[in-house]
Amino acid sequence: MTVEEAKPTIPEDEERSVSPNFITDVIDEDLETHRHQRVATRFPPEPNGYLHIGHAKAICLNFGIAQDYRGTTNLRFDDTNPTTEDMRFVEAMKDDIRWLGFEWDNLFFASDYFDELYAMAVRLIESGEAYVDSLSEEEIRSYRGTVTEPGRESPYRNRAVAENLDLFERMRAGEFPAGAHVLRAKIDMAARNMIMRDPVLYRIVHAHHYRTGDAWHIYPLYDFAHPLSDALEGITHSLCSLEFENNREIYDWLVDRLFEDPKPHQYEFARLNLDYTVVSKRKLINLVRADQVTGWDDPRMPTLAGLRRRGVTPEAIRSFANRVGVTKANSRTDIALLEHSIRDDLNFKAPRVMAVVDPLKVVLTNLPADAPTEIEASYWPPDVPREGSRSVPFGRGLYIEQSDFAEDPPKGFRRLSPGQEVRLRYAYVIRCDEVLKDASGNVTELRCSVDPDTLGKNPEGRKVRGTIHWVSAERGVAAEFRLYDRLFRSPDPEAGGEDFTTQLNPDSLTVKRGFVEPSVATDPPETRYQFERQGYFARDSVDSRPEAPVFNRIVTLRDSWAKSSKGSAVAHETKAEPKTPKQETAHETDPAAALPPERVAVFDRYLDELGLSRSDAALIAGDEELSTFFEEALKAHDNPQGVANWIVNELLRERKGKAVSELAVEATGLAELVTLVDHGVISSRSAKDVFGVMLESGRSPREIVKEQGLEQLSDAGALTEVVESVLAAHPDQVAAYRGGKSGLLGFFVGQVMRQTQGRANPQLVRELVDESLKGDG
RNA sequence: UGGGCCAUCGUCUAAUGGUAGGACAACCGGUUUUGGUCCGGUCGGUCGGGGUUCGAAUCCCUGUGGCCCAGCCA
Repeated sequence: MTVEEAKPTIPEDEERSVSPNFITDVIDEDLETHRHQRVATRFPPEPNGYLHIGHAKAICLNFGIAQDYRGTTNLRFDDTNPTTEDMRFVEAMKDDIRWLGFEWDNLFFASDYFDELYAMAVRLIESGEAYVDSLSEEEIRSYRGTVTEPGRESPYRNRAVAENLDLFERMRAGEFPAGAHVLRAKIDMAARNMIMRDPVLYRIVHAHHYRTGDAWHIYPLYDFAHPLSDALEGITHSLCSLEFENNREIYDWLVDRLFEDPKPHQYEFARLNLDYTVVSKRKLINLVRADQVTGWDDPRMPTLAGLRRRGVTPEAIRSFANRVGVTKANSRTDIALLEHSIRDDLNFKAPRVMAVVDPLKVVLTNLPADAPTEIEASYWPPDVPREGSRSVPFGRGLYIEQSDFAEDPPKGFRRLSPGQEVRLRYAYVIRCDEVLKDASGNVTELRCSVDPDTLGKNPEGRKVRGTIHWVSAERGVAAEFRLYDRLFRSPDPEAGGEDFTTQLNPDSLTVKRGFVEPSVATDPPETRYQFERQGYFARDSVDSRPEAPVFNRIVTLRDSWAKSSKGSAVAHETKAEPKTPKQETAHETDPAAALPPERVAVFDRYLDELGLSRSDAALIAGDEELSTFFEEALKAHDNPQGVANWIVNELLRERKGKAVSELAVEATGLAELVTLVDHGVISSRSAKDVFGVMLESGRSPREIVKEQGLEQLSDAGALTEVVESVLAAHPDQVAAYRGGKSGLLGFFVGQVMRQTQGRANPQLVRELVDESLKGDG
């Protein structure tokens, strides 16, 4: 039997488990260009807490991508800080990841690499790119400067290599107290990116490490250990959250110095934020420590352990993770999306059974002697294609939900009220004849009569408005129901600074005692149900007892009645505040205002003599390089604004962070290109393509045009043919256009441009399309 | 304040210079022995100002707003 070799394939969209996003786009390109031959990701948690729903997004992304591309994913515990980390979190995290449905290809710890990491640090010292600094922590801080001022170099920065080597080795051996020395990269104390101001690579920590014991007295920092661990493992795409964007520079700096191609690259995406909750390990730790919740697995917690105990399925979480998408924009996801994912999954998984959470006694006064004492009821509604049923005990005494009776029903109430009829699910239609009350006027019992002819069929001549659920009073099983609501009452609990606990929702847990039908009494923990008309519930894995079952409400059912009647226990009181009106202050700042004095004359000349627009004149005049290029080009083609347009709009884009001289395009080349456009030799569309080729090859535009046959097509006869064929190929769009969807004009022009490889004269095409569409309408 | 990143329906997200689309939410209706599900429909958006282009959400300039960076945390 041959094992199929795992080879990277770019998956079709419909076979992806991770919907396409900017990262998979990068991967596709890396595979296509053979920058990488395979895909390797990793999930690198620090074992200092529990995994939460935010991690789930990262897990689904990393593992999902590996799955989709037949790649690999490593689980790597980032155990570089022995003072905050704990082995018990390692096991919990492994459990949670497996529960979520993923299995790693390799299990690693950053500490596995301590020897190699140390060796690499030594190499850096030897090459003069790292040094031992003996400044104190405070001194290092003050030497670093601020975001606006450059830092100062440490007096220890130019220690001899041999001395650095010696000191570093003795740091490792434990000869120095914590804080006496650190190892730093020698980069640039004036770097605008603060992280590059000689970042600390190693610090002395005299702590027992749960894996390496007392072998080490120095530990690498994240910025050092993480990129190098990635490289060591052959990771291709290292995905992390946005706050590490600034760290990418040190990531590349290290990998470039210590590794050969193919090197790993870091890509950052926005972490998940969820309405009405906190997704930050530190804040979750606070809740646990302050006993605001019962533990990491409190069903109200957004931890995977909490979600799991609550009864949420891993499939629902994966589906949710996929729905939220992967982008670089900070966002806050509506909790309704999570709830939808949960319901969507459970609708097909959770058998329907009956439970009464808030019981109200009902006595059926005229139950016929031949009425069934057991009713066979399907676990599934007709629209769920699954089989199975159970027997539900039925009799004279029942419990119904208090909220299903109203002595004085509001408009639109489709439940029980005095004199009114309602159907008992799977059983008879009943009428409320009498309402019994206690001394203080509370309803204690209902006396109802059944219509004996309504078992399994509808009454004749009248419509019964509603159906309610029930449990046998004699044979129902007493149970506890834990109804959860959002943990915080504010959509963004972290917004108000540190005291996010003041935003805790006091009603996040409501405990109710009621009854369930006996069929569920002995089910195992974590069994999920839909308690009809109420929501999805799961048997609690910790507190439930066979004789005293406990059920956690996973999520309510959608309830359009509660919404319209505002009868909901869950008050959606904090609807998004009205948006602060956008400032429409568009104060015109003069583009010439910031010009250095010595450039003002140039600006004036561009403005007055060459007739450039103010902003273009200022832009080019203010940049000597651009200015030189501009004037050079002008010598070859005397169309100042035309050349300026190309410089400002196209050249500037390509220059980004580079010097103009690094670009393959020369001033004369650009001038020639503009000439071609001005003389109508090529379309402006083709000109951009030509410009692209120039950028890559530095060749003359005329040559490129000739070689690729890009001369503009301006022959109306020939173009009309193309136009007609395009219109004929898109009858629906033609109809829509005639129906008033004028935006389609661009679509037609675009199609013609495509068919002519961009050579058609677009103005002419536009006219022809317009004419043609008008003509035979 | 220097640097980095970001900005599309209420929310999340597509559109890679050529029809602004989907999902969630909301609203209306149909089906229904769950006020569930399902089905149909409605509502609703390119942050402001300039520019380039036949054509701009997309490219350029500028303004505004948000997030990240001054740990020997990650």
